[in-house]
Amino acid sequence: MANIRDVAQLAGVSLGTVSNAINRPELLASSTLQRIQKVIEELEFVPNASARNLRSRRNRVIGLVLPDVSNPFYTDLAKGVNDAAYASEYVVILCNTDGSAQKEVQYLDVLARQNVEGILITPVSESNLTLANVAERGIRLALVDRFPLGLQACSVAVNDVYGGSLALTHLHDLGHRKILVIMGKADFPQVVDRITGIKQAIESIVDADAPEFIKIHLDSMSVKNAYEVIRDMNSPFDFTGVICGNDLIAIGVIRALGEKNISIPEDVSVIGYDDIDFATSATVPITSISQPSYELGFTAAELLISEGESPEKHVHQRIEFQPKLVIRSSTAEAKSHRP
Amino acid sequence: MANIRDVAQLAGVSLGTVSNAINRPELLASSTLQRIQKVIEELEFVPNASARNLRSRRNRVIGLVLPDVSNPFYTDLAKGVNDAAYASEYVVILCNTDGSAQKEVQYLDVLARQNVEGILITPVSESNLTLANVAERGIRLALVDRFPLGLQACSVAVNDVYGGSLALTHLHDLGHRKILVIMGKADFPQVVDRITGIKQAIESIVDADAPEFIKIHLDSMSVKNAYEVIRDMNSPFDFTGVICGNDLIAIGVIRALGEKNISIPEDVSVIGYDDIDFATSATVPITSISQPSYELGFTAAELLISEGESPEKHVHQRIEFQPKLVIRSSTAEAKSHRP
DNA sequence: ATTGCTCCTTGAATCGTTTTAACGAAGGTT
DNA sequence: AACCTTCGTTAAAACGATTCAAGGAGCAAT
Repeated sequence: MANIRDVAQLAGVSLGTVSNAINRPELLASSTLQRIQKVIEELEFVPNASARNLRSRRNRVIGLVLPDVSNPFYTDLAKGVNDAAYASEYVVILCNTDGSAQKEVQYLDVLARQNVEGILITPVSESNLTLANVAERGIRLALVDRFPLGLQACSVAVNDVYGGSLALTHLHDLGHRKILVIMGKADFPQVVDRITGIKQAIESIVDADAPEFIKIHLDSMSVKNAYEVIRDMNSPFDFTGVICGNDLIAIGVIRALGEKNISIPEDVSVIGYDDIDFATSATVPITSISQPSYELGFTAAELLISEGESPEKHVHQRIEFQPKLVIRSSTAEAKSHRP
Repeated sequence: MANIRDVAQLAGVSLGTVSNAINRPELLASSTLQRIQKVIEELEFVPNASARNLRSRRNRVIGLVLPDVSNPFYTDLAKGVNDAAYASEYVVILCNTDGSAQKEVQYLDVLARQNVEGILITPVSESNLTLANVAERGIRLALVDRFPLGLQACSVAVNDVYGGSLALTHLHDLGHRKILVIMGKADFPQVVDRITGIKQAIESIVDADAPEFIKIHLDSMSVKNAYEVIRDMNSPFDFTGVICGNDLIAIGVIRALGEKNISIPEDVSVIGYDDIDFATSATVPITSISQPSYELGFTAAELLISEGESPEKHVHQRIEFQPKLVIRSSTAEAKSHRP
């Protein structure tokens, strides 16, 4: 493998000049530049990333830490990140924490060891200790799908409080008064916000008939977990509406209810969250709260990268997207409301 | 940030000894080792990956190049890779080619520039030129879901020929004689194999009533693409069975047929491929050919990593998994066969 | 007392870049 | 003719680790 020294020799210039040809071509006389470029091509010279990084402290690598890549919402988000990174010739190291705080800490350490330039993360809990630690090591941070609490960092998120209220309002409008809320872990930031939104929406209903709701917190926001929990419920199912933490949960719920011969949306309305592609093609097409997952990732990556390109004039931003209600077939008017 | 020199000074040993403490602790007197470890802890010393890699030519990074991370099959595969990597303290750079050969080439170059130790790839075409190029640069390769043709590399794949024949045989057993095969690009290796399998199965049917089939090749193996193509078909739909290149296509096909008031499986049987999680919860639960996606990724990553750990005693392996038919509700006996 | 072994430890070279101060040549001003 | 500037290029010093030949200490055998 050729190195920069070989190129210099063959082009009859010094080693520093070759480096300039690569990194600041505007400094060179165009004749010299051309000559060097020709040699580079000829030798198929590829600069050694480690050497470069060692000296310049930039390696064009960013880390992406997510709770669950199996969830299409995060897959799409990751795709957004990848595309933004690719456009700026960055590369992404993907880390999947499975929603475990411990794995998150470990991955952050691994990324720090790899000297990544920045980390994009959807943290699993509200605690910022490890994140602060990472920032101290001089690694840039950007939060995705979550706002920073007392942390110097950019963030791109969706208004989950509003999303929660959208879901509840929709069900309430349809006449549902007894609602089951089935979410992920109680300390998961998105979960906290969505429940807040649900509560706020309930409070804002001046009617005497404000709905009541019961919460279930799952360990993992997966189809399987949701399915099992609903299947194993031994009390009679007397809710008419279900608000799910995401579409995977909705799929699990729908399946379990189906097995109990409860039909959707005739007997029970189910509303999901995220509006993943599969929501359209599920057993019952799922009404869902849509989030711009791809844009979320893309924007966050852009922010993080631009911070690196010109740290001096960078100001941390906080970008908020608004979720939207997408109505499909899994929700309908409550029986009590029908003629 | 502390460096190895600081540690050496504080521990009162030479710099080389600290390096040994980290990389070959068995060489040190245990008293020295302990002393150094204490200092490392105290200083929160983290070895600089670039410096380390520059000298030792190992950076514990591998690349994973896939055609479509939105497809749960590849997501699961990626998860397998990640988990195997994580276990060996490796890190994965994920690259999504969108099935484009051009993007594949570009990503391979990016990975080479990053000095990754090895690359796991599901190549988009049969051509090995770029791969051979990569191998020449001294980067280890392992093929996933594809066997190497004249390439020195490990490979882990599923017998797609058998998978294709499984699908056809199932439909034939159910009495289907007019079959639509709807796949991805014609030069996509998996597509080639599956069609071969279908043809072989047909040939092996001695019956006079061997089924006939027509092929469609989609540009992208996505729900959307499949849906649009079927929707826009202007000839009458006179097939009784459909074999799809993957479950996403099956979902698209089912949706489009639904809109044409063709019911599944009463009028038409549809069989998917991959057996992704969502196959169970689709509008009609999809009969599919199951592949061990997670294991595929996990095994391939293990092979690639083990090759790096001991290159001298490594022999390239070729591991083959067998697909399985999973019967759900999207296939049934052909009308002509029913009483 | 010398030699030979073993076991740890050291010092210096090295990996392949980037960076920066300094330098020479060419051209323009006084 | 002497002096500035500007432009392009160079030489050498980092960056922070790994690696390896060589050195030293301690001990046993001659």
